[in-house]
Amino acid sequence: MLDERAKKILIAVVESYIQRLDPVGSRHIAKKYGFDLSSATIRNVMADLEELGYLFQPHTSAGRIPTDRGFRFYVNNILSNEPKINTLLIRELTRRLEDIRDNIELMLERTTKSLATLTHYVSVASHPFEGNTIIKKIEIKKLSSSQILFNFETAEGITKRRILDISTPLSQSELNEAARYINLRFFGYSINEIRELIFKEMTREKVMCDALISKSIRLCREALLTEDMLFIHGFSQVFELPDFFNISKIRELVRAIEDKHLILNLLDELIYKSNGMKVIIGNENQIKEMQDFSIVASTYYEKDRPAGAICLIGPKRMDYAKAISMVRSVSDFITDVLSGRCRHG
Amino acid sequence: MLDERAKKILIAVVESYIQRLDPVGSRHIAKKYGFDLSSATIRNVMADLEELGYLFQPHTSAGRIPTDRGFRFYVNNILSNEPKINTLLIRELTRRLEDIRDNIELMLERTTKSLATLTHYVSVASHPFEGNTIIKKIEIKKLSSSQILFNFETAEGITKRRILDISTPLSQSELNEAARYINLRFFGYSINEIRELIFKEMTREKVMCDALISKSIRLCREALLTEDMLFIHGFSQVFELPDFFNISKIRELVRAIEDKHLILNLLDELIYKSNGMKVIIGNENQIKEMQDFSIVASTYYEKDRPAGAICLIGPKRMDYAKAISMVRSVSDFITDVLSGRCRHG
DNA sequence: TTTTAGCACTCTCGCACTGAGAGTGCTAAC
DNA sequence: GTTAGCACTCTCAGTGCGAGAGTGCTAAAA
Repeated sequence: MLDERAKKILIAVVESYIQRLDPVGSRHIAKKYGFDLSSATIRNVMADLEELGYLFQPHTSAGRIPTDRGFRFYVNNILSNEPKINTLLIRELTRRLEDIRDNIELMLERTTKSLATLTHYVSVASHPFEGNTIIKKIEIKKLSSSQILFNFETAEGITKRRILDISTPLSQSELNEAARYINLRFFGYSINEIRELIFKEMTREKVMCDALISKSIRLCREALLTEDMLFIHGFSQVFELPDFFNISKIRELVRAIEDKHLILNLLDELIYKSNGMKVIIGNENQIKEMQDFSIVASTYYEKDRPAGAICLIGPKRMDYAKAISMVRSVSDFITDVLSGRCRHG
Repeated sequence: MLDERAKKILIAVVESYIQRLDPVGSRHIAKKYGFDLSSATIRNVMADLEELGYLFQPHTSAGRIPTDRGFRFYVNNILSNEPKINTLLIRELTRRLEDIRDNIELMLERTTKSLATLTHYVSVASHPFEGNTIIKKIEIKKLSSSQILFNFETAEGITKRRILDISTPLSQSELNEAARYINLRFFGYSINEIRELIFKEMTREKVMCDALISKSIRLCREALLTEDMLFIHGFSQVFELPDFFNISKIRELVRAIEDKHLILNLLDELIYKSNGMKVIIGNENQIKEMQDFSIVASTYYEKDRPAGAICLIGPKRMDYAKAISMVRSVSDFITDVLSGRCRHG
């Protein structure tokens, strides 16, 4: 589809754009990357790339900017290469985390903080909480038209309460129905198992025939999500990025992240859907508020069980190579620690 | 100092400015507030008020804007009046919190969220954690040049660990010294008591003669601070305020808040220094990043012991009357709940 | 056939200029 | 002490212009 030369030029354009954050012109590519071609030739190729939807011009006399498709091509190219493990970073992290190997909370707290500091992007990690707790009984009570109360009784006799805000009102009898279904379906499973069951159920019944069952499952999922631990760092740093001289984009990001459910959902899906690295570029994101951003995410594991996810959220024009290598390194590292393996940085 | 008329006009100007966020001119005051005076007279009074430092002009042909001093006058005026308890808010809160009276964490979480939603300012609450835990032994270990580990051993034999980031390196022997001093000084006290002792110690020895003792106390305080619970809401809403078309101010606020220690310190001081309401306007704030903002804060109590603080952070031009009434209502309410009193909204 | 040089064209961006509008300070009259 | 009137000042939005950057196209060169 694209010949070798076009590929090279496309990648050069994306790289250039990532570095300089200005529309990049043919002359610049010719000068900086050479390729033994004149700017005119490169101009022609770039025109072709524009026709194919990889680049676009903000206006006639400006250089070109990669489209989401252009970024996607670039990222796929990176991903297909051998991962460059960032040994320096790993060594630094090892040092920082050495003393708290048994404290996953602190580890994630510090890891996200470090990631944010090192990259200047927003760093988020989720860690499903108390996954092995076995649920004995669930009760649901209506508190008001917009709020319901979940009571989880665990095998050890401890009761956990969660309040959910709901948008469409449900009657107490509906809630009783839902509770009955949930108890029947999930009795005796651990929270982790329930999570997975819910996920399977939700993908299986894409056309949910029974509205109540569908609703029950969704409610339960929400309630379990709020049990997660969530670590967020680097908010203030995003402001420093030249991409966001314009405030409105940041505002949307802040709103999306402050509504923790959105992020939790996103990472949750990641944990059970994809394995390993995932990059979500701009419009590929379901969440409207985040379509001006890109996400580089990775699941980390405990033995073979997916245990949580860690990600970087930055501008579409983020330094993907660096972000991918970092997130990968960090999540591999956490996987190793959780699985009791050692690592020699 | 100010005659009755000048006071009235000053208050009118501040109120006007709070509502419209534009420099307010003499004509506007004359029209809207009357006072049976012409704009020329008001102009003269405003010129006087400017000389006295209550108002200032951004430029010759603009109206006037209150200075911090002007705001302070206005706020003192509000504070000295009978508090208007916001019964509607209280009733709403009572409803929302009815089912979780025994869960302070959830209560504060929801309270801050509600406050943020209702006011569009950033809402923060702190709640010192496990204040009655009695400390048996403290150990301090050096982890690296920038990090040390605190081990608190409680009377029940539980060990709590805290890692602190420090700026100036300390040797292990210095840390041992510090630990020895802390153990000697605070043995057998509860965390709350230690907090108070530390606070007294810090104010007493303003000229800290012994650098090591001073350092020890500060370290210990830091470590205890990180035990606090902190609730923050309403970040994204601040963006909506017309005050902040200019991004840089928000950036500073976000940075200040993301550095949780700053906020915790601020609220901590509040808990032990002032009792009841406190309003901090612009430059009155020690924290540089927050000098473009105002804070309306209140301590809440459990019986007679200060238990935590709750505050609203907004632009200097915030609606103080509303903010004060809300924060006061909310903190009174929480005090009542914590103290086991009932309230009939 | 592919690449290159040259050139006219287009569009943005920063800058200076301008007039309307708002608010002031001052003076003289009430 | 208060008010009306007026000249003055400053901001702000809109306009026009020239420099600069990058393009697309054409014709010549490889």
